[in-house]
Amino acid sequence: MDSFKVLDESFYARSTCEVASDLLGKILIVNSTPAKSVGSADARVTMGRIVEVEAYSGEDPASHSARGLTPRCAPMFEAPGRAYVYFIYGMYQMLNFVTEPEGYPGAVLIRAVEPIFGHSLMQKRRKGVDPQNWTNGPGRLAVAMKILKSHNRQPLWGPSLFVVEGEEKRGPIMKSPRVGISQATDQMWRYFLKDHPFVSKVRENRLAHLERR
DNA sequence: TTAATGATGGGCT
DNA sequence: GCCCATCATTAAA
Repeated sequence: MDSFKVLDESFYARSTCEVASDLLGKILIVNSTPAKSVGSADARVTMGRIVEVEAYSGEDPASHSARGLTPRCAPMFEAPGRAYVYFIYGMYQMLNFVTEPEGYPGAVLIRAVEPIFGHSLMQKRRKGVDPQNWTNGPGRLAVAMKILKSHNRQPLWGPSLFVVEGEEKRGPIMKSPRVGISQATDQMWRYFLKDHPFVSKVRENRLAHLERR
């Protein structure tokens, strides 16, 4: 059986678009177990397979880093392999992974995952919502997996957040313009697994296969 | 089916 | 004061 290898800093210290497409198929693990309950039966862990992401970096006008280093986007300039979590629209947390060598800003927005563990916890957090819609959007997955402001700057090799290699099989990768932005809409920096049921529903006109290296 | 809108608050010019 | 890397709900067709 494959060891579920935890991705280390070197995985993230590359160009943002490369990291973004390579993240598809990887497993995100969120450990929300209260310190008191560690080692007990009251563990609160959710896992999701990453199926949709977007790349933001450097001077890209759609990126928070476009106007330089500010208090909010500072993590984008810091060491790769940490979470960049920010609050938007008055109610949602967005989960990003910091990319690029330290000093150059970059991050990958996690837009959708497929639930693979912790379904009962997700059901509780997404009460009344159809399972198909638990995690098929950045705000939705943040609720289902309980992403909090406190996750900002947390490393992606634990103890709260982990990203590990998934199984070998991974369908074709598609790319399209990014969602919900008004600048640089011609850039195809949204990546997702073709025909995956948990990819967020968006109206697509421009869409293409990713040419893989 | 698709389109429009309100919720709700922090960041930044 | 305006702008959001959104989503659930309501209205329209």
